[in-house]
Amino acid sequence: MVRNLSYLYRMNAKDQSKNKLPEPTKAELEILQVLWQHGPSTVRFVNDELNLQRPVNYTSTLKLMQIMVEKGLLTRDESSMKHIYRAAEAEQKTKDHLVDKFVDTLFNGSAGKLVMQLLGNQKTSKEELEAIKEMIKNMPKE
Amino acid sequence: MVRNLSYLYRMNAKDQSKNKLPEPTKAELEILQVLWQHGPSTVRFVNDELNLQRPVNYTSTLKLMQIMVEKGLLTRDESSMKHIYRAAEAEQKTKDHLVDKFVDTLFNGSAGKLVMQLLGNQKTSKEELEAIKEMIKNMPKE
DNA sequence: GTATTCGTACGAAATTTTTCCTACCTGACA
DNA sequence: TGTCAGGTAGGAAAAATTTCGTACGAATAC
Repeated sequence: MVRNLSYLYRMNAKDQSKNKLPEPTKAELEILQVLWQHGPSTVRFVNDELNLQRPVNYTSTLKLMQIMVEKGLLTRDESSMKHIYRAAEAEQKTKDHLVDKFVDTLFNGSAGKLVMQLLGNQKTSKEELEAIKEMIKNMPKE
Repeated sequence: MVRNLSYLYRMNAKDQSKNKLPEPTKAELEILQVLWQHGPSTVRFVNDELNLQRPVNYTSTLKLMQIMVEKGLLTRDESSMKHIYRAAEAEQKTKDHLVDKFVDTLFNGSAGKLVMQLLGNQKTSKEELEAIKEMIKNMPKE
């Protein structure tokens, strides 16, 4: 069970009523991506990564990551002066949820339609297509 | 070329600089879904549909749809008193873009990874899985 | 005709998300 | 010691998104 409820301060009304982790916002997702890709990191590192894509002030990133801790999206190790942040929930779990919602929203819950779209999408490279086909072929029969 | 630039009023700074249609927000996406599914509709109809999912005030939906017109996401037929709204861009094009961004954000641009996730996702039913496999099997060789 | 219903317009408030300013603490080092 | 680089904390502002109140016009029912 959840013991420390302080994160409720940072959750919106909808999420509070569900008593579960809120969905990450757009900016929060960017941060999660960095943490997923590189593992537990300092604010400095995350901020540097973000700045490869767009200018962000260091304290903005810091603040956001602090908020994410309050919300329960991240945890942090404060034992050293440079706090180390890590994603609280498994990457897989979070992505499951996000993919699920995405499929619901855009494809009425049909994963097949999404795959169809991916297969037809210009941006999906030949190599990707091959990999996908290979993947399916190798799927367990059941 | 775009002639009427009034929609710029409603675009955020980032989109303005790109001079292209902004991405729909969450609430806007809900509206687009209704229009995609049911074709051109009145505000009343869209609002009723939305209320099947959650309570929304009529004028909220109206306002949002008006804003979407300003942004260029919707067009409307004002010839009758009840205005008829329709999605401005093809469903396909919008979804392409959204799927693309989604894959980028969550899967580093790898459509294959997304498919993999879909295949492993509890929420994807056996029927869906079969349909997906079938789809791939029938893909043109080249 | 007049009241009621149903529509649009639009400003403003409320909420959520994002950014940044200022303060202050700590360790390194000249 | 003093200063400077680099860290955290937190309030507040700014920006973006969402919701709603009020006004008012047009159709419809009685």
